[in-house]
Amino acid sequence: MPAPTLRDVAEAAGVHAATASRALNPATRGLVNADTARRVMKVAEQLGYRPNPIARGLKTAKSGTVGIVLPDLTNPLFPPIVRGIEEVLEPAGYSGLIVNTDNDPGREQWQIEHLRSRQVEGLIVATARVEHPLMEQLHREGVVMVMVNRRPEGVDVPSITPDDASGVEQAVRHLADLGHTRIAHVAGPANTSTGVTRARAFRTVVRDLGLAEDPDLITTTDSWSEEAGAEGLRRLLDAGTEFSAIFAGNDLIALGCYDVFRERDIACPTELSVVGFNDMPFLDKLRPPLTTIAIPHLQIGAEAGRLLLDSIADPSRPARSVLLPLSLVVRGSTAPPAH
Amino acid sequence: MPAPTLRDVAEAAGVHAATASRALNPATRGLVNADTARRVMKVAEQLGYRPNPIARGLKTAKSGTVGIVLPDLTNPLFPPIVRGIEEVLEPAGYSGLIVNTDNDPGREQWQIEHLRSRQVEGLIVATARVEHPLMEQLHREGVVMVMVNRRPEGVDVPSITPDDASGVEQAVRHLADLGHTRIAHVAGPANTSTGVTRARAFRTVVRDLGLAEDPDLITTTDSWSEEAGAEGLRRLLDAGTEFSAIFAGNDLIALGCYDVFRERDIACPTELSVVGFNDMPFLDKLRPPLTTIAIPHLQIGAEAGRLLLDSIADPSRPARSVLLPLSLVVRGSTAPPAH
DNA sequence: AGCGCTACTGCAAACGAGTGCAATATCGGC
DNA sequence: GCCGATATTGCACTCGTTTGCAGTAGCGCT
Repeated sequence: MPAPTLRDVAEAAGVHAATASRALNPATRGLVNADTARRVMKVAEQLGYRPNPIARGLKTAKSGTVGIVLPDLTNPLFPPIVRGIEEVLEPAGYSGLIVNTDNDPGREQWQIEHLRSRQVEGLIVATARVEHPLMEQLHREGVVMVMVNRRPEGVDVPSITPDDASGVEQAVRHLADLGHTRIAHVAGPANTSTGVTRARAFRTVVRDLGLAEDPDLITTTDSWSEEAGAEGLRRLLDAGTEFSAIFAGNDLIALGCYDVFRERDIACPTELSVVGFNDMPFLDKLRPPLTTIAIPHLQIGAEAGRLLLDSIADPSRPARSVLLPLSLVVRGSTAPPAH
Repeated sequence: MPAPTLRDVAEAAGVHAATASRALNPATRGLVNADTARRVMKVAEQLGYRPNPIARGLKTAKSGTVGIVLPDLTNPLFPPIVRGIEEVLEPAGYSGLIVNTDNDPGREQWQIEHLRSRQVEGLIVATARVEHPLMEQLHREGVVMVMVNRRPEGVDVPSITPDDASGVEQAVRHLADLGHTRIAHVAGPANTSTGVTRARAFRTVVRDLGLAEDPDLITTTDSWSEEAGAEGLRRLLDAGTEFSAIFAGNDLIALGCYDVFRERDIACPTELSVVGFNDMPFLDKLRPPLTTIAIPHLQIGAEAGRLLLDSIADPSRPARSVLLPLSLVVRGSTAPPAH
């Protein structure tokens, strides 16, 4: 038997569909007689009536879905964020549609168009590229959205970002406290906002702490990957610059450094200390366990969800931006310098 | 300006909405004059017309969405499967709605109900519990679905499962080839289908290879987690049974063993070898890198997507089940026994 | 010229729910 | 016992698209 419709309920309760509709909707329930409302609700319950969100969406122009735009779900960074998002979306009756862009602008545009044609009511965008003409355009077109992990410059869009600067400071200060003075930085890609933010923060912290400001101590990768990280460290090593510690742009890059350690028989942390960024899962299982900066993924997601819900409820609300604190997790990959 | 509707296109092209509809739908395009069709399509293009899937879904009773039911997206096992699924769903115009059950039957039921009320056309279910009264019921109600990672017993539902038995065989044989004769098994929960399948397979392989068949060599955990794995190994160790190698129910459990190694100062692989199952990401970064059984996650997902699409197209099609081959990945956690 | 046929196109009714407006009942007050 | 106000409820239309049916035009044929 097909799912019962509003009419079925109405008929079974001996009322008109319109009345049933009003009785079932808490917002309009006051318009119908309390007894009738109760009766309708009971019948609906008995029949197992579930309003058809498609039909409802057609009339109300609300789909009850939001789009979640990620570079790649496979990156362990994102699943916890997604769960955080859904934790707040679900009680509000919203569902998230997840799409992966693979950091390809064409694919991103296509996916977002696809989401829009699916009538999503809002977008949570977690892609990290710095240029965002598409975002600006969407914003102008009145698409409500919130950005995660990136503070939009110029555009008046709510965002929720980890406080990268403070994270970088904690990492570098930890190294400095251990006695390191020449600290290298294997930075993430220059076309990602986190990449440049962290590199910039690194430079200012190094200056503030009075450490070595050698530009040769910084190298930039072209992707957030292990291979790229390994190459970065190799470049640094091959250039002959001296340093006793590495601040990696993220954990993946730090893992790339681990590969080079093995490759060149470098002892970590005795010869070279390294600290990562993100606190991916299972970092504590490495040898040595990686010291890193922990990001409150779940809260990021939850906060993003809340911001989006707010924006949907009142699109004209001024953009609020949240900066989430990070924390240093000291494990085994950092130690005082050798000599 | 609001998104252009079919009527807008029709009007601009000087035809009736019905004609425009037919012209835009490849399946019915043959019914309209080729010139008219071309004209309509051009106008649609110019106006940037996007059919509203909500309205379409209302009429056709097809939502273009399928539900993906997972225990927990955060488990690194699942994202690649999801990507595999979407790889085949996307070109077919379908989107996936992902929900997490956290292995809680109540939550699972609630989530599935939610998905159904959202009019999903099918379900891909990747939860691993053995009892499945809910699945049976859904199947009876005509919900089309495919199961991943679990072969439904009794129920006539398509499924796609990794060939656990062959994986277990490869793992144990590898250990036996190295010279181990007393191999322990830290098995996954008895209420999960993979847990019991692998334990059963372990027992038969042990017998087939003529290894020690001591029931004390097998312990069962109550969840697929590191803590549970650690507890399992501790139980084994504390019981005083002798063994030189461990076959872990999955990688997480193997990681739990690593924790115990550190805790009790056991050298791996010299004192104790261990092999995992699943080939989670970053296992090669561990010390020692974990020997494990690799699962073709992406293919699993893709195959599941295909099966579901097939079932949607023809619900009466007999259930097909696919068994995907696994492969052994030898890394550093296995070696010949000490003495 | 008239017939039937095909090829096209328009009409209108759905799909399931929401909602402004009108209609009906109910009640209090005099 | 009548008037107006108020509380309920029903009617009918709408959202954007699809689709069975009917209508129209044009064509070939005799």
